Amino acid sequence: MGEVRGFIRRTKQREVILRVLRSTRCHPTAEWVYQQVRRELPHVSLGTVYRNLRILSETGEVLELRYSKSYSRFDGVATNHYHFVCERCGRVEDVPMPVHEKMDRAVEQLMGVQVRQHRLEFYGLCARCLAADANSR
Amino acid sequence: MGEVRGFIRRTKQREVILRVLRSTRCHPTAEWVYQQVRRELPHVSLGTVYRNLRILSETGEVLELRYSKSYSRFDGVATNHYHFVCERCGRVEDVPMPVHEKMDRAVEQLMGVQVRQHRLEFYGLCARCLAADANSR
DNA sequence: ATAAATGCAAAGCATTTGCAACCAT
DNA sequence: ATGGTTGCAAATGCTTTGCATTTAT
Repeated sequence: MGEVRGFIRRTKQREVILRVLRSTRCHPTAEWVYQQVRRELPHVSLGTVYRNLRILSETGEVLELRYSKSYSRFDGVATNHYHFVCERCGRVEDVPMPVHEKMDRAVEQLMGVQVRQHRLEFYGLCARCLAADANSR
Repeated sequence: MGEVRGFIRRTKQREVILRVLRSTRCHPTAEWVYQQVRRELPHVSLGTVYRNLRILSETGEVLELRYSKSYSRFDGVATNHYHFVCERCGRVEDVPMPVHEKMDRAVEQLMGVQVRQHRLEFYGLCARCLAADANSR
C-alpha cells in the first residue's frame, strides 16, 4: 500500500505545509492548507500539498481525519486526542478529555486482537450553533 | 445538503439492498452490496445501490462508516456500537462492548455543546492476522 | 394519474500519478 | 551525481446526477 521510502529530504514546501498545519487548531482540509501555503509559496502545486500531507501522515507527524464528508481534514497535533464534530456547521474541535488507553486493553481481552490505538469522535451541535438556535427562538 | 424527501416508496431494489446489508456482519462496501444484489436483480444499477444506501443512512436504517480508505462501508445494524478495524487486512468487526453514553454528557459539560452520539473505533491487528504472524515466525 | 424510483451514462470532485525539470544531499 | 521532490496536467476512482422510462401508490 504505502510505498517504502528511502530517506526523506527536507524541502521548503514540506516545511511550510507542516508549519501551516501546526499553526492552526481548525483541522483544515487539503485545499485550505494549499491556499495558506500559496501565500508563502505562490507556485506550490496542489499535488505537492497532497503528496506531503500523505507523507506527513505516514511518518506520523500529522493526523489524517476522514469524516462523513467527502474530504479529509488534517490535524497538526499527532498525539491521540478526541474530536467533536458539529453536525450543523462542520466545525471540528478538540475535546479536552484524557485518552482512555484502558479501553484498548479491554478490547484486546474481549476480542483476542492487538489494539494500537483508538479514535473517538463526538457528534452534535457546537456552542456557536446552539447559541444561534437560542437567538432565533 | 440532504434534500427533503416526501414519502418513500417501497421498491424491490431497496428491499433487497437492505436485506443484503442485514444478512452480513462484514461491513461491506457499496460495490460488494451491488454484486450481491445483482445475483437477485441482475439489472440493478450501481447508481441505484448508491442512491438507496444514501436514503437508508438518511432514514437511519443503516450506518455509513467512512474509514481512511477511499470508500465507505455500510452497517446494517443502525444502533450505535463500536468497531475494530484491522490495519493489515482491512477487516471491520463489531466490538462487543456497551456504549458509554456517559461520555456524551461529560463532553457536553466540558465544552458547552450538545452531543447526539459518538463514534469509537479501535485500530490494530485482528486475531487472524496475529495468528498469521505467529505462524510465519 | 402522479411523482418517486430506476437504469444508464455522463459528470463531479477529492485525490493520485506520470513525467520532465529541479534541487537537497 | 543521484534520486528524492516539484509543478503541471492528465488520470483515477468512488460517488452523484440528469434524463427518459418505469412503477408504486
